[in-house]
Amino acid sequence: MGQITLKDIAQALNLSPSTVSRAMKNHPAISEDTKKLVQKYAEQHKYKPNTLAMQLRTNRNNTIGVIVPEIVHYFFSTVLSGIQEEAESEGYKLLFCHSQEDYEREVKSVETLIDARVCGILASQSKETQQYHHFQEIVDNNIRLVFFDRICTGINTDKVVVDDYAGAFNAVEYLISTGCSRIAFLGSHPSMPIANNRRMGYEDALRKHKLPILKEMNRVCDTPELAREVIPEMLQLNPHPDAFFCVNDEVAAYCMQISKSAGFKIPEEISVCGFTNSYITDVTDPTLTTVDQHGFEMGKVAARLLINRIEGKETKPGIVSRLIKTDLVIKGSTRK
Amino acid sequence: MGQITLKDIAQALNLSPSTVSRAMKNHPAISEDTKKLVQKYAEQHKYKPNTLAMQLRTNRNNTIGVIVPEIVHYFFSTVLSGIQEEAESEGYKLLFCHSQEDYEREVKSVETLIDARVCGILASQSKETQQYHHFQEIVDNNIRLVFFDRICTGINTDKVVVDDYAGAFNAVEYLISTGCSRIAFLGSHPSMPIANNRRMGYEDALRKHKLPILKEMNRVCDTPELAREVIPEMLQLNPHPDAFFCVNDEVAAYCMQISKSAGFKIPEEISVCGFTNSYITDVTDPTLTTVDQHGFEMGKVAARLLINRIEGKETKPGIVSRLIKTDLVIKGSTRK
DNA sequence: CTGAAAGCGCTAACAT
DNA sequence: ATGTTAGCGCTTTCAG
Repeated sequence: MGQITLKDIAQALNLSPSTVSRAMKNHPAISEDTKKLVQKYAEQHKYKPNTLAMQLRTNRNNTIGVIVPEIVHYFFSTVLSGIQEEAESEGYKLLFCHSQEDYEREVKSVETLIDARVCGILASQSKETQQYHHFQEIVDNNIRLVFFDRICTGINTDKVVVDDYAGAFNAVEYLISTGCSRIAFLGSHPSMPIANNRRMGYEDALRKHKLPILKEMNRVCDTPELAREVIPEMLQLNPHPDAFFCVNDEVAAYCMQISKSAGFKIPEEISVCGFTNSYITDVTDPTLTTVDQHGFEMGKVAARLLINRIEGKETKPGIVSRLIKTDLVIKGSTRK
Repeated sequence: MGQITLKDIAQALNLSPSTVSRAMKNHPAISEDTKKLVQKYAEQHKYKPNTLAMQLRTNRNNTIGVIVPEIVHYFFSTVLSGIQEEAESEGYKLLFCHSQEDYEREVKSVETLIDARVCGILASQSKETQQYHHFQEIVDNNIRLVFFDRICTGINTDKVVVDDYAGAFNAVEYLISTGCSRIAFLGSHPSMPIANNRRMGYEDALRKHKLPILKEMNRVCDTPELAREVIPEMLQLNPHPDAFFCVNDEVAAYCMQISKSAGFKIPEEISVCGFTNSYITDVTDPTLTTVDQHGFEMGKVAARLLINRIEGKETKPGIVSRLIKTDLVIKGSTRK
């Protein structure tokens, strides 16, 4: 009923467990006859080595923990997909944790993963997180840690981030090249590095082209709820923005919707640019110009970096920081 | 460096490992003094019980495996979110596998999970899967199995499905009530039960209202690629469809886009209805009427059912089949 | 070529 | 109230 063990095989075949163990792994010192005998018996009785026992011996479970802030989200699900593919191809299992943008849950996830004695952890922090004592705990427990996207600046560890600065810079410069000059920035809370880097890219592009950096053109607006509140206000400005550079595709989509129903033509009067290149960019009307973040690649790169660290292949001391290049994808929401 | 063990504590305190073990769990037969001594020492030295050892003893690892066909997908990521929440609240960890709609990967995922000796498995099969010998393997290994959404009809086990029939029936009846009479059905491959159930709901609604069931109004069309091929053909029909009932929101969104650019007014000339209620339904123009599948709830229900089975709380013999009710969500793409 | 014994970290039955 | 022993399933010296 329960699984058959090495001992069972040994008993049945009048051999010692050690011989059976060796026979199963084709140890050279075992006679062909014995090997065949053992392997045939194992096959017939569907013997499966007990992973748990192995894990206890080696104190390794070939498992990577991953903490995602919000899985119902194009970007993060893409990253997870990349992580999974890379992990699987290297023989690692994935323990999935979901902070749901909640600090307490994030802390609990970390505890769970440390407790499970995973070989390494891939994490992106929640929007709420302000302390990082729990992440430090990971490091203190000698567990490899790689942050992706939403990195925690307080912890000195490997990370993989999108080149937010360049992504924003290039997008804004493109908007300028099409004749936009009053470009609004809809960002995220400045406590997140990604928000700051994008703002800097945005501002530097304006500076380079001698456009003014106006305070009223820069707002925190990273959810549909905020969009409904903030965007109508900005459309009231005189002169109104002639372009919106948005922190994500969803906000950009709402931005188009709100602007259209306020009577503005897109892209003729107002250009809108998103960030991520999720599937919504193809179903809005017009389709949405956006910055591709290559989430899948980020996942693969992060997983690979972590695995290399675990296996001692990434020998570089100090911390490694990988940058994922972005690509501006021009669709229909920006003027030509 | 490595973790401290019970034995280490015992040695340091001149006690036996068993006493330390008991002291840690407040066994009544241990003196208060010893308990305090041990617990203080453990605290100071950051003792963490070795889960792996426990798992070997009990042959249980409190882990549930989940196999998702495609995580970059609103519905499935929602389900995963529900599964995760329920599992976490019951103290189970989640081993995440991703078949990516690929049969081979699905088989491998099953092997990985059996190998990891999970307590139970939640699975939704890939579109490609035609054989189910691997799922049978799960059952043969005495591992609890619950299918969700894309169930495998060949395996006799618990399942949680969306009420596709009623969802389709109600949606189509609504379309009829608004005056549509030439309603097209864009479905999935008939090998999937969910596709058949919806088609039956669709057809029964037509029958009830004495509308003809036309072969040319029923096509397989469940991806953007197919949409671009199939929908223009259907718009050529004379008379053209005055409504499309689509298998998912994405196809519905493309359907709107294609119909609009062919010159049709939505919803005045053509009504469009999707299925899922994903976030794209709020950013299309017009917004998309759809059938809410309640993925989060499905995830919670499936996980709960599995956990009850694992813990012997679901005593009902035979198989349990839970139905998730749908809700028609009327937005802007259907006439009033 | 094969076997005996020890040990990974923990617990529980059985002493004392 | 505490200690001894055995064992979960496997591997790996060390000894034949």
